[in-house]
Amino acid sequence: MPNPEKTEAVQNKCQEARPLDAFDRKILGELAVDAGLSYAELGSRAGLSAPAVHERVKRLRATGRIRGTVAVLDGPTTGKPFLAFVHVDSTGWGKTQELLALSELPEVEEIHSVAGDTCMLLKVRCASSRALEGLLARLYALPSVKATRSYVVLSTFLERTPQAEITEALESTDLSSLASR
Amino acid sequence: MPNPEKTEAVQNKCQEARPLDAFDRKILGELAVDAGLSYAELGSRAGLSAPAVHERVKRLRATGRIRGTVAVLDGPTTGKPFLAFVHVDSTGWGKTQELLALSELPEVEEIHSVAGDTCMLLKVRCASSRALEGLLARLYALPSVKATRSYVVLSTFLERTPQAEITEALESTDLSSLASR
DNA sequence: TTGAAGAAAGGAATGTCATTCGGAGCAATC
DNA sequence: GATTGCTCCGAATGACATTCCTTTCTTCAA
Repeated sequence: MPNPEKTEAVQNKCQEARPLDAFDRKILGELAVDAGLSYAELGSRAGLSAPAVHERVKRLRATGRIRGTVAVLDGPTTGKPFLAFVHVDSTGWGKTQELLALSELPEVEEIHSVAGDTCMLLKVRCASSRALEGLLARLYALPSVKATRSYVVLSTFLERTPQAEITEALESTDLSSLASR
Repeated sequence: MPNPEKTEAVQNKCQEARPLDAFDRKILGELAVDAGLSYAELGSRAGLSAPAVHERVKRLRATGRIRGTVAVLDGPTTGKPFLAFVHVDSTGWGKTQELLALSELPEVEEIHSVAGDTCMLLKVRCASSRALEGLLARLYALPSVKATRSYVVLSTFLERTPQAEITEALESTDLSSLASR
C-alpha cells in the first residue's frame, strides 16, 4: 500500500502544484501591482533576502503562476478610446474556431465562451465607433454568427489584471441570513 | 490672427498630446507583450539605440501612455479558477458610488458603466462558485441594486491587456457592401 | 535518539543592464 | 544666417539581477 504522504509529495513534484505559501502570495500581490520593483525592495516587503525572492519568482514563472510581465497601455491616449463588450450568439458548437481568428486583431482583447443566454463574449477596444462597426461587420460575416449585443463602455472605474489576494469571507457568506430579503 | 500651426504646437506642448510616431508605437507594442525586454533588445527591434528607447519609454510613462508595468498572474493556478461577468441593473443615477466600493475586493477586476440594457458591468474572478455567490450577495445587499445577470466563463480563449497596434481597415469598412446581406 | 539528505535562505561576488552625461545632427524660428 | 530646442548616439558610471557557496532547518531512515 502506497504511503499517502509520499504519493502526495510525488504528485506535488510532478504537477508542480505546491500550494503557494504566504511569501509567494505576498510576492505575487506586489508584482501584480508593480512588476518594476527590485528584488531587494520586494524582499524587504516580504521579509526575505533578494536571492530568496529571486528563487521564488523564478519558480512562480516556471510553474505558470506568473504568465508574463507586460506594460499596461492606456487605451484613450494610445488611440483606442472606445471600449465595448460584445455578446455573440452563434449557431452550433465547434464553430468557435471562426471566432478565434479574431485574435489576430489587436482590437480584440478577450474572447470567452460563457454560460448564460449568450455563447461568446468579446472585449473589444478600438479607435472609434466606426471601427467598432467595422468589427461587428466582420463578426456578422461569419456564417455561424446569429446575433450580437454590444455594450459600449461609458466610463471605466476599475480595470486591472488578476490579483493575488483572496477574500476568504466571500466563501463563508451565510446566505441563510439573506433569506428574509 | 493666431498662427494655426503655432497654436497647435502650443496645444501639443500643454496637453502633451504628441501623436505617437512609428517608433513609439513599435516600442509600446513590444512592451505590451513583454515588459521584460532590455532597452538594448528593444532598441534593436525598433531601430534605435538603448538611450533613445529609454528616453521614449520615460516619456511614454510620464504622459500616461504606459500606465504601469505588472506581472500577469494566472487565475486558476493562483487560486481563482472562476471567472464571471456580472451585469448589474441599479435604480437611479449617481448610485454608482456604492458599487465602486467593491474595488476593495481583489476578486473584482473591472467595473464599467455601459450603454445598453444594463447599467454596470463587472468582471469578477474568484476562488469558487461559492465565492461568486457571496459576491452576488454583497451586490444585492446594496439598496440601489435591482437585478443582476451573471455570465460564467466556461473557457477563455484570449485575454490580454490593451495592444498598441491599430487595424486601420476596421475604420474603412465599406458597410454599403454588406447591405445585400 | 541519531545520522543523512533535501530544500531553502542569506551573504558575497560577478556580470549585465539601466541610467546618465556630453557631444553631434537636424529642424524650426527670428 | 545665427540660434534655440529637440532627439539621437557613444561612452562611462552606477545599480541591480544573477550566481555561487555556506549555513540552517526540516524530513526521513536507521
